[in-house]
Amino acid sequence: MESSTVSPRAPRQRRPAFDREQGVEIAKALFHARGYDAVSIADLTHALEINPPSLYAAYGSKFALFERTLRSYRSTDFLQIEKILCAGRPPAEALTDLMIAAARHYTRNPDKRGCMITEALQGDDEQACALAGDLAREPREQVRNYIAAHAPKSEVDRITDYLLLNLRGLSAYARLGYSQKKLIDCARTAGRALEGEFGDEALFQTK
Amino acid sequence: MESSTVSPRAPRQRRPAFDREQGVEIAKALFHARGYDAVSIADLTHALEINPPSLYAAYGSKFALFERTLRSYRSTDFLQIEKILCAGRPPAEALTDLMIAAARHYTRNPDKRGCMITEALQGDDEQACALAGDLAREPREQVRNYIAAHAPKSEVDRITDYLLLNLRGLSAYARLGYSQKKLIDCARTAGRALEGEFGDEALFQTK
DNA sequence: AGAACTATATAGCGGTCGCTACAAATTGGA
DNA sequence: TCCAATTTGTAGCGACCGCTATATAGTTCT
Repeated sequence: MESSTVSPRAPRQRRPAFDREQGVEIAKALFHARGYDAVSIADLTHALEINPPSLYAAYGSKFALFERTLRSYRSTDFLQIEKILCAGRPPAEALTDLMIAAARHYTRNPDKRGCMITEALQGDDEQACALAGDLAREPREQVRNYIAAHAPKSEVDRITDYLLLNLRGLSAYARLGYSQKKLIDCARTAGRALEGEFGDEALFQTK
Repeated sequence: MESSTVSPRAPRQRRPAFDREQGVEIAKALFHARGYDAVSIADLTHALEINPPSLYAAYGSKFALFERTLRSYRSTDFLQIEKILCAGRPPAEALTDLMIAAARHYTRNPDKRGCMITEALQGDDEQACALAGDLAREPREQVRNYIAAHAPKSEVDRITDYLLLNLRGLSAYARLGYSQKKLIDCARTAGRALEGEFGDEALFQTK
């Protein structure tokens, strides 16, 4: 990469006929809409308007391309949890807002319903599942840590599970075509269960 | 076809080498564990210890066999909603119990995690999805009707959606390997959101 | 026994899967 | 200009998919 000194002979480089990063975006849309298993190499090469060898030269394998798209999704399309779970407001409110934000996010684009990572967790391909599991770890811990900072130790797991389970449900129902309004109503209703869970805040705020 | 009229002549029948209904049970286990898409004809014939022509003679097609298994699941393995949502008890309690029962049900057998119908709703095969959608309609209406009998008309859809969404989440998390205890905790927590939804019961009990 | 019929097993259909060998086409540098 | 490097398109690999034609083995009747 850095050996562009003239002496050891600069490697010939040729402008590719297609933009690799744009290809990732197109593939991301496909994978998001239909899932890893249901998207074939033929689908991808057709969408990217290239032939299979070019795809493999550019990305290595179907899974490698999927990994790129999923990591890209994680870093640019994913819910920004830390911006919603900021300090200085009632935890039940913040967590409810998180679910509402998810409901909004999962229905924003009709072609990109649900959470790409969440859905990939339950596909048929082992590699893809494992990858999704890895990428889900960090946001899950973010939620858990936030809850741990505001709830009694004995209740942290339960509340976290409940919240993540509802996010899973929101993603699934988004994919089934439920309207944004309905999902937001669900999120708000789910938030009701959190009232009373964070009674004595001062006890847990400081770790 | 019908010109074999020697006389009424009873058709020759031969005992099949394998029990068709037992075959449905074995197939049901496979489909439940891995889903419609991930189970191949080879998997089925191997499990049933028969060859493909026998399978097709007995059941017609992969989808037809799946339909048998799913209908069997619906009638014998499905949550008995009407037994849980019986009259004469606080609706919030009954609905919470429904979710708890689902949590138990979805984790009873490690090889049959989650709800087979719910999971089939989100597979890649169109036919299988449509079938699951059909089979999901009746139980969904059961829940909805129960809620409609106890909640203000304007809130029925929201409460129903919330409840079904949590059932979806429970099924998904059951498949991910969450323990029965964790799921029951989630169900109980989800039930908290229902408190206060059914304030003035007398108004809606009689339609 | 022999005829009539059914279930079985072998083998393989056309199609798609993810992926790649290979050679022609295209581009850069000397 | 000519070589070298690299990408492209063609064509097809072996494996698997759902499914079936066909012939054999097996059963039940007359």
